[in-house]
Amino acid sequence: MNWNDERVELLKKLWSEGLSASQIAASLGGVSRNAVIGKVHRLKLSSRGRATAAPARQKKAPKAAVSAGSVSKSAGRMSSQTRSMPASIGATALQVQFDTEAVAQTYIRPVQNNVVVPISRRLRLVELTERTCKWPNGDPLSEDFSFCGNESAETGPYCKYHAKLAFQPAAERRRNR
DNA sequence: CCCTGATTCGC
DNA sequence: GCGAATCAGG
Repeated sequence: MNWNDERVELLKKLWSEGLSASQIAASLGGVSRNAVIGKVHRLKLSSRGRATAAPARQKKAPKAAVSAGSVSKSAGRMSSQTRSMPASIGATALQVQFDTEAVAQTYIRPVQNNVVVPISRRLRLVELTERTCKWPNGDPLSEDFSFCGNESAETGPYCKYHAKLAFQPAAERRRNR
């Protein structure tokens, strides 16, 4: 993916609107959040408001080049992250409305069948990750549409609560119907 | 652990 | 110029 004017423009727009690098990366598609951040820096349009304070970045430990040595991986805390964003979302023709105000809001639904419905994070499609609940709220065609976005688990695409709704036992489903 | 942005540096 | 790896902080 290369940075044509269109993509750069969108990048600038989203960045100025306060979206996070990962969100922008997801929106653009085909790039990592690092790529976005790197681009942002090169464009010299860094700080916007205050995301993460920029105290005073200091040098980092030089990375020892491994050529013929027998340096082994440290047994330390280098966490292994198998990160991977959606990578391919059909956002090409999708005109997403960026209502920054409404994005991070949460709301509470009273009850449903005597059970409290968890607070939804109301995430947009591009904000879903491998471990956010993908239970849809509302009409996908509506501006109001959102995803639950809570936990998720390695056991499935939904949070604990929605998993129960989704994978309801046949017997119980029949009864509730 | 999840996430954020910031920086470095090999390509 | 690009962006993965890394760092630092919440």
